[in-house]
Amino acid sequence: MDDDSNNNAKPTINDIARLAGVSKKTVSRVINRSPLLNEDTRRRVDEIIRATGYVPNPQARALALRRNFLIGLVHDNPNAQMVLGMQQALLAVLRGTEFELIVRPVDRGSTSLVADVRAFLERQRLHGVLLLPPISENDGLATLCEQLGCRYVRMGSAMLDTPEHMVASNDREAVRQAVNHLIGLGHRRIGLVTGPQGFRSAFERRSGFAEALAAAGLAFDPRIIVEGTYRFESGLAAGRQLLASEEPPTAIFASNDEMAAGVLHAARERGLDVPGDLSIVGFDDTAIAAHLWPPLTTVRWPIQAMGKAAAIKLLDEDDAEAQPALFLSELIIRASAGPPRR
Amino acid sequence: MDDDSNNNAKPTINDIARLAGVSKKTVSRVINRSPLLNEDTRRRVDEIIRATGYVPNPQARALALRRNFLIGLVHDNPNAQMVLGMQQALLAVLRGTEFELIVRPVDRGSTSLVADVRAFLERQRLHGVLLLPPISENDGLATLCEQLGCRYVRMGSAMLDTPEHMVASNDREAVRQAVNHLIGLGHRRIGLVTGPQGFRSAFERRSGFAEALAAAGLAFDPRIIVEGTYRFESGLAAGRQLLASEEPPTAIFASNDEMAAGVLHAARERGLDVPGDLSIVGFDDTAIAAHLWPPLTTVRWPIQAMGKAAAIKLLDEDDAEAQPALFLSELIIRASAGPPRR
DNA sequence: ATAGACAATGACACCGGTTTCCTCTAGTCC
DNA sequence: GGACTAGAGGAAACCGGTGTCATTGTCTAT
Repeated sequence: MDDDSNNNAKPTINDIARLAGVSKKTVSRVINRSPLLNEDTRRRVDEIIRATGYVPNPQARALALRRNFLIGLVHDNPNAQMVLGMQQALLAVLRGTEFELIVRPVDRGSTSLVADVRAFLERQRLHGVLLLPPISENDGLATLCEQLGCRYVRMGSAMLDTPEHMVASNDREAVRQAVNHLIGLGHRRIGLVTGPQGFRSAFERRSGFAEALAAAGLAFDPRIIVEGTYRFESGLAAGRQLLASEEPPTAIFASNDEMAAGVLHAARERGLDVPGDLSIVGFDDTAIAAHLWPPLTTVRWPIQAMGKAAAIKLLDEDDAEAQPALFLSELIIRASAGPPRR
Repeated sequence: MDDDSNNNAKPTINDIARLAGVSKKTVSRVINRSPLLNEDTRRRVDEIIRATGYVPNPQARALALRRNFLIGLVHDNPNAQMVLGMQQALLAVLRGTEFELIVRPVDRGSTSLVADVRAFLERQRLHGVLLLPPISENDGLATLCEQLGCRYVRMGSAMLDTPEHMVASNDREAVRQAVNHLIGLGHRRIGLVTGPQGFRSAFERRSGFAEALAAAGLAFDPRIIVEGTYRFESGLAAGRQLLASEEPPTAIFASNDEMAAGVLHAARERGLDVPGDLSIVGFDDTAIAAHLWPPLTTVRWPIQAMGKAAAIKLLDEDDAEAQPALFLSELIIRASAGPPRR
C-alpha cells in the first residue's frame, strides 16, 4: 500500500548528485539552466531528475536565495467577486510556474497598515505583490516595496505610477460611455451617487460623469449628486434622497453595483417603474447586477485580462513592460436603463 | 534617509546570541519557550530580542523543521462571499500567531485534482489545510492529508469525518426550519430547486426539505422538484418550469440564493407578485439576498464561527477537540416569504 | 566524601539548496 | 614544448534556524 504512493523520503539534491555521479553544484546548475555546462552531463542529470521525480525543496531555495517563490495578493476589498476573479487570473498564470499565490487581506483603516504589510513582506520574502484597490492607492505601500526590493504592481482606476508597476482600468472613460448611453436614451437630468471621498475610483468616476454631461452641454447640478460609501445602504439612502427631491432625475448613475441595488430598492419603495420612471446604471458588473430585476446596465472591468497582465509583470522582468498597463472597461447594456417615459 | 527605516541587515539568531553572550541554541530555546531554561537567561535574551526587533527567519525554520508555518485554504467554490468570509475568519485567528494564510483555488473537474493538491502540500509543507465544500467531500484529499502528515479540517454541510477534522453546518436542520417557516405561513404546496447531484449539501438540503414536509403530513410531489446547478440560470429555468406547471406551488425553496434569484426572475417574468403569488426562500445569505426586491428570506451559516473553529483546530493540537464541530445556521426572515394570498 | 540525578548550556552536525573559489583538462598561440 | 586561456565541474562555506549529545555545576542520597 505504501509502496508506490508513499515513497516516503523525497529525493534531495544529494540523492540526484550521487545517482548521476556528479556534485550537488552540477545538479544545481542543471536545475537553474546554467549555460556553462556540458550538454551530455545536462542530459544525464535531467534524465535522473525526471526518473526520480525530484523537485527542489522550496524552503531550502528560499533560504539560500533569500527570496521566496511566492506572489502576494494584498487587498482590503469588500468586492468578493473582484478579489476572487483576480485570484483566478493570477493563478492561471502562476500555474505551471514554480510560484505560489499567497493572499493577505489587510485592514485599510488600521494605523499600522504599512507596518503590517512590511512585516508580512519581510517575513515571507515575497517575489512580488499585487496591491488591489483601494489600498493600492497608498503610496506608502509602493515606497515600502521599493525599499524592500520587492516587485509590485498596483491595480487601480487610473494611472498612478509607471506602467511597469501599474495595471489600471480607465474608469473615467468607462463612465463617460455609460453616461453617454443614458444621454443617448434621452435623459437630460441624471443623478449621481459617488463613492466615498478619498477613493481614487470615486474621483475618476465622478470626473467621467461630469465630463460626459459637459460634453453634452448638460448642467452639472450638485443637488442631484450624493456621496455614498460603496455600500448598499448608502445607495438606498441616496436613492431616497434623490427621488424625494423637488425635481427628481430621470436616471441615476451609481458608482458601483451595490449602491445601484440600493437605488433600485429606493425606486421600488416609491412604486416606481424601472426603467420607465427611473433608469439606473451601475459599475463593476458583480454577480448581483445580472440577478437584479430588472437586470442592471453596468460597466464590466476586464478583470481577467488585468490579472493576467499583473501576474506577468510580477513574474517576468523582461515581459513586464510589454504588458499593457491601461485597460478599457466594457458597458454591459441590460434592462435597467431605457428611454425616459415622460 | 536610510538610517532608521532601512537598517538593512536584519538581525539573525547569531547576532542575538553574540549580543546576549549565549549560544545560538539558547536563543533558539528562548524563541521556542523551552521549559529547561534559566529564568534569568530567558529574560536577558528576551530583552535583546525585543530591543533589536529580531524575528526568526521563517524559511530557515521551515527548512530545519521540515514544516512551514503556513495554513492553506484549498477550495473550488463559486461562492465568492463564502470564500472571502472564510479567509477573514481564518485570518482573524492567524493574526497574532506566526502563521500565514496561503490560498489555493483548484479545479474540481480536473482529473489531476488529488495530484495537484499533493504537489502543493508537498512543496509548501503546510502546517494544515482547510478544505472548503464541495471539494471537502473528496475523501481522496483527506486520505492524502493523512498520508502526508498534514493537519486538515474539512468544511461541509454534514458530518463526514471525526470531529477534529470537521467543521459542519447542519444544513438538514436549517432547511427543515426554513420549510417549517413556509408551512407555518400557510403554504401547502411547496416547490424545491435542488443543488446538483453528487453534492453533499444538495443531498442534505433536499433531505431536510423532505423531512419537513413529512413531519407536517404534506405530500412530497416529485413534479415540483427540479434539479439545479447552484447557478442563477438553473434557478431561472427551474422557476419557469415550476410556475408553468399545471398546479404551480405557492412557495419555492431554492437550495441557494443564486438559484432563488433565478426563481424570482421567473416570477417577475410572469408578472407574479412576490410574496403574494409566490413565496421564495433561499439558502446562504449571500450579499445578493438582502439586495433583491423583495429582500430574500434565507438561511445564514455562521461562517465566522466556523472559520474560527476551523482555524483553531488547525493550529492547536490541544484545543482542537474542544472546538465545536457542528454549527447551526440561522433562518433570516425577510420579505420574500409571506402567507399565500389564495 | 562520593556517586548519581538533574538543571542549564554549549558544540557541532544537519536541513537542502546556492555561492565562491579553486582545480583539472584540453585547446591555442608563439 | 611551455605559457595562457577557457570550459567543466568539484570542495567547502554559507543561508539561519533546529536536533543530538556532551559538558558543567549543583544538589541529594548513601
